[in-house]
Amino acid sequence: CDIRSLGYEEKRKLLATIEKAVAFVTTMIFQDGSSQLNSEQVLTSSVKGVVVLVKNQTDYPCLPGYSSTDCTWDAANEDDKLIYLKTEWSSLWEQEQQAHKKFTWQVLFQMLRCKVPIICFNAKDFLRTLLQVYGNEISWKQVADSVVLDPRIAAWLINPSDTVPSFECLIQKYFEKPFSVETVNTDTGPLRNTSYQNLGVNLEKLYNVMMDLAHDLQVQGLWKLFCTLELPLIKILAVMETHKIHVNKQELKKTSEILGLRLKELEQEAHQVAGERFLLTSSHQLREVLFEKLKLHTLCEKVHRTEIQQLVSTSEVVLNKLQDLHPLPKIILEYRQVHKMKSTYVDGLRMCMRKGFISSTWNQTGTATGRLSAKHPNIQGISKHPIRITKKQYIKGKEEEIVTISPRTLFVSKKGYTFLAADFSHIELRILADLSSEPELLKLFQEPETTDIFSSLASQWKGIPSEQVKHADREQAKRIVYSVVYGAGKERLADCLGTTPLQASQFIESFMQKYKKINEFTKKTIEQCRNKGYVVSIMGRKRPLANINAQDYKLRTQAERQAVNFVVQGSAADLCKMAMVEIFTSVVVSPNLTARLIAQLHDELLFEVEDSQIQEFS
DNA sequence: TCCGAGACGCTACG
DNA sequence: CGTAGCGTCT
Repeated sequence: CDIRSLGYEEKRKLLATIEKAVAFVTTMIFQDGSSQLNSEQVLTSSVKGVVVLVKNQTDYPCLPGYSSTDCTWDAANEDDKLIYLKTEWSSLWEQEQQAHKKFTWQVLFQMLRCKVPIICFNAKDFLRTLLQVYGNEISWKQVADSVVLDPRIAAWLINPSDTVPSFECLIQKYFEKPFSVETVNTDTGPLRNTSYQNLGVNLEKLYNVMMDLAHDLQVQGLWKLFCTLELPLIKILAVMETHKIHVNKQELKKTSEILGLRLKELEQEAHQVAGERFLLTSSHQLREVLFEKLKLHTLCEKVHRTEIQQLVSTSEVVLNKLQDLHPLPKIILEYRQVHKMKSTYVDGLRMCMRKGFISSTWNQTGTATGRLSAKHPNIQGISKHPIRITKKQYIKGKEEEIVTISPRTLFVSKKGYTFLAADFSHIELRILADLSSEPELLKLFQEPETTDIFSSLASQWKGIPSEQVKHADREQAKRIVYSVVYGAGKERLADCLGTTPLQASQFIESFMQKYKKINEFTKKTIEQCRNKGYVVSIMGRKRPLANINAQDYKLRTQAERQAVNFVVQGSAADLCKMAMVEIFTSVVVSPNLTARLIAQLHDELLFEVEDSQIQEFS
């Protein structure tokens, strides 16, 4: 039914039906007639309304031998209601439309409140839109109360490596096995004018896919992870996406100009010392200058090569080695640093801004390890380290001044609010210690005098007193540890450390000698993966690795590194998400706390907290 | 001759 | 290891 045609009594009945519903299956309808169930929705078209399939408790008893999912399937079209809720109005002057608008959000609000599962493909977008459309009528805490199910996330949990690009693909993958549906979508072109009838069929499919996936999740032991971690996260991300972070626009413009000037200077210097003009941003042209004209690589042993074409690399590690041979590498290194700063963190950020604010888009199913990812802007990738620029000023008195540019300070909290960050301390290393039960590593974490884990580790490993540990030792220990976590080989570690592969392999050797259990853990993990075909994290998250038994050495060893990395990184992701859900929930249930979660940087949560609540919140 | 898509390289983050 | 994003070059 279309709620616009309902009378008072019918509206009352509809609300009563919603009260009794066992599930809602829903999708947004866009201005161009497409829905969330159409392939690859381009979010350019604005939202027109919402279609909801209301699943009711059926009177038909389940036939013996039938599973409950089959039963609801059978009863499908009998009692269920399909309702259309228009959320956008062409003109608001009519009294009647106001009434409809009010009733629409009454229906939606009741759906959210009654704790009956709302099934939606891309549920996060649905919730975010509700928050945006009814921002004045409902608070984010109310949305946080709802229960949403998203089959895309279920599919991702079952296999996080293959991304499900659209609803159609999901149907093809998971639905067309038990019963092939007669209403196969044979439309060749993009059939935009989807009738409600067609939508009803698709929502029915959506419901059945979700039931199917729920069953699979239970069989695979992923149900708890799905319900307690991933589903609550949908709401959290939806709320996060509706929060706007203020960016200092004037500062952004100013720094863009400063960086632009510095790039011009560096470009001139580079052309000067190279003896020719070339495009500094082109690694291809740089390669010609450095290695074909100046032949710098011949003066240097074992230079890194590019992955695909096996050409001499112009990457940071190589340029660092060439520094003493010619002035050009150093100039390029600074140019790259400044260029990255300008293009990504200054100009890139400006592109993401809307009226002085940004809000990232969060992807819950974008990684194979269970981590989140963010885009437009990628707030997880904003540089930590400031860079210093000597700005040449031709004003009276001083001729130049040094300005420091740190991208993170470009984000500013609202007036009367403060950014508050809470982060895990070395979570991946702790997980490695726990999973390997390595006694020496565990001891390090338990000792109260350990203030700096990598210094202590360097001291313990090399057997030198902690006061004598130099900064270089600490850095080395840190890099070796994470190389083990990431499963890097000696060449990779050598690049990372700036040493020879021989020395790197000796480091790995002596590290493995001291912490034997870590090596055992790695071997055990790979072995387990070979037997089962997948690896498992602390919370039971899975990653199938088809190549673990491959003939090809490169593919197999890659899968082995992925296996070890998944267990550590995936487990860390589990714990970080748990923290996220717990802290968010405690803010929601608190009657007075207003702290907003702004971003998750993997092991760090960033909040915006009212100044007066900082104590209580922390 | 212009333009978009895809391959590739490099570098931030964790 | 695995994300995003900027940039050439074909």
